[in-house]
Amino acid sequence: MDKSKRHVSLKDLAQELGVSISTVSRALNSHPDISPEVTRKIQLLAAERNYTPNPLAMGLLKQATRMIGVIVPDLVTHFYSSIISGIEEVAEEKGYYILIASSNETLKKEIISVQNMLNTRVEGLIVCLSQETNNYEHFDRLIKNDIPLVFFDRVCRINEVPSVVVNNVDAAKKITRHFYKNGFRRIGYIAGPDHLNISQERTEGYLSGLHSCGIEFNPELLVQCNMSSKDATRATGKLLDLPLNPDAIFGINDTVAFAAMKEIKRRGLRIPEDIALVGFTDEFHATVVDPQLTSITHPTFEIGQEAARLFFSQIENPGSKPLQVVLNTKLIVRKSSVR
Amino acid sequence: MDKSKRHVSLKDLAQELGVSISTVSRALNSHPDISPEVTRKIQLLAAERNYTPNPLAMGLLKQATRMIGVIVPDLVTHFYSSIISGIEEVAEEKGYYILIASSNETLKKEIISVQNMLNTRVEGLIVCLSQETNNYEHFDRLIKNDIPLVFFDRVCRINEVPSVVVNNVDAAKKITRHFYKNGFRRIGYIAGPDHLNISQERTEGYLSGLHSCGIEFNPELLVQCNMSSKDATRATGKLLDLPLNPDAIFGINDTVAFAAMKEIKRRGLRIPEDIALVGFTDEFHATVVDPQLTSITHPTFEIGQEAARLFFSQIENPGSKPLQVVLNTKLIVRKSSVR
DNA sequence: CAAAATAGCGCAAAGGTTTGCGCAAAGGTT
DNA sequence: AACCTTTGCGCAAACCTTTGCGCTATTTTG
Repeated sequence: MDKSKRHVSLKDLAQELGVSISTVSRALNSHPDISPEVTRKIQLLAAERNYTPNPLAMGLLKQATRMIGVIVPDLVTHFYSSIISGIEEVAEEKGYYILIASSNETLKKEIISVQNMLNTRVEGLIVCLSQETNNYEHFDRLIKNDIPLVFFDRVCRINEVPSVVVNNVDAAKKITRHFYKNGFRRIGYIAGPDHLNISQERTEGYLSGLHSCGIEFNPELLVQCNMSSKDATRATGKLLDLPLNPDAIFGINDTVAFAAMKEIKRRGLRIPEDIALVGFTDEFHATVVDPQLTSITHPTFEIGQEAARLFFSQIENPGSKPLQVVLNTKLIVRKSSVR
Repeated sequence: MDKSKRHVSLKDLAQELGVSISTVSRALNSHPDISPEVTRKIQLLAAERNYTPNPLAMGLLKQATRMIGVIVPDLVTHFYSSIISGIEEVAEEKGYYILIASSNETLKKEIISVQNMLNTRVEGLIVCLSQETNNYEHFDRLIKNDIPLVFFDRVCRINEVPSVVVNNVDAAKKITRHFYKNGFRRIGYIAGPDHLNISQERTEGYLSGLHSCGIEFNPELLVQCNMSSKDATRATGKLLDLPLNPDAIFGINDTVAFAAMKEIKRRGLRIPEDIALVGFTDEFHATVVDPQLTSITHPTFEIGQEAARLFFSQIENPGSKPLQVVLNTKLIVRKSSVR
């Protein structure tokens, strides 16, 4: 079949009926200028021929592609795919499509993706920063040009860009206090890189939690990692190798928590008998591991929904003040942290 | 900033330099008709102004959007998101973008998504059928119009549409024989709906495996479910409720295997001591559960890559015979099935 | 009954790009 | 000197849609 004839155009309909293109266009939009009989005839034929407007032509005309670019650190963890689901749900309601790219946790690919997305003429971007991202210039061009932008989870430029985050400080504090209440005193924490807001905030919550329990902060018990599985394993090892090793560990996110769990088990230690463990994860994973993991659950689907809503509020009221939506997390206590 | 001026066009460059649009276009494509000085001047300005061709205009002209529609049953399982990653990798190399939609395992949404994608003028579709899909008419229009189409995992119309699958029969047979070799005799199987190729093939492998071990098939030990977590839990219960309940269970996929694991544990039975369990999963999940799950691992990333390659081979040689790529799976023995 | 209003439709531009063709000026050939 | 070939660039069409404006009949108005 002829490639150019896969889709019928207004022109095709117009020729078949011997009217002009504009008449067909108006008829399909029920414009009052067109007589009822002509309108009916045209609409009938359009339905029969399965006509749908060409979005490329519309995009050119309206300068609007109805596409949102979404950039996530990776596609394969439940955390991000669930958030994407949330974004998609809201986008679909509005008749928008989403274009997805993965930065693979690298700054380089993030920059390229931003550029690619702009070249594709997305109307705006919803982004979670890569773990490497400590420089935000590639977003400044968007900000300057008023191209809608929303950050979620790992954010920056929060005075200029709407964002959705969770109450990290409070959550980390809750974890620390939970450990304390269950009798744990040497509480280790596996943090992420300093330039990420989530890492900073959770560290802050950890320290504040210790303080409120009257525990003095021991720097040996705070180790950093780049949040990869491998480096998290190393960091866990570092904690376990301490002469006075922790009796509880709290990992900054899913990947870290699972890596820690594996490493603890590998060394023949039992959870929670020898070491308690708490993660910062979303619902699904925590219940599938053994022992089930006490964790701060992220409302991932909702994060996606909120991000999309912030996006559309920018489209609808350009120039409004950047909002920051803070969602609540919950500490769900399971076996891994209770003796 | 003026919305229409977010991107510079050939026209803008042409006006600024006092030449025609066609000259600018040719210069940027290094057409020999344009003198070296003019070409240089134009290319310099284009670079400075950050010019990139408008894909909408190109799409209109070339009738090619460089977009692939991908429809998966869901977005949030590792299986599909990992496959999508594979598709994306290959697509990116070719300068294509992917548009993702989820059928949420329903036929209705699958039909809508196909229609939406076509309306968006994707160049073709890569699809995994929903678990409900037992009617394939919505794909016939694509086939008739030679719109590139590829199925993966759950496939249909295999004589007309290229597809990538795994060696399901063989894999299921291996599982059955593995159970036998480890001393299990009452081998249960939780199957999926009959209309899905993967379910049929794995059932065939199961039966063939039993036969080759000299075990007589006991229909009570084969239960069906719709592959949802909930229904898989029910199906597991049905097996466990049998007067002579199985000493080993094999679940048709990730979701089913994990649901079975949870239900077995919930009833206070031990894996593998009381019941052995084997799943059909991809790598990641199997190692995170406890006990680690013996399973057939899917080369998910590779499935995505192959699907994308089949897609592009259709774009490049339209009308060629539909190929079926069969990828190999491996039985990875872990604790859940060895006493 | 002439003038004005209205109904019903088409022309053309706009949005951005590529490309066949035309056209002018410059150079080259007899 | 008269012609032909190049060189170097512009015009306009095509892809598809919407929409302001203009046009022609018909109908209404005074």
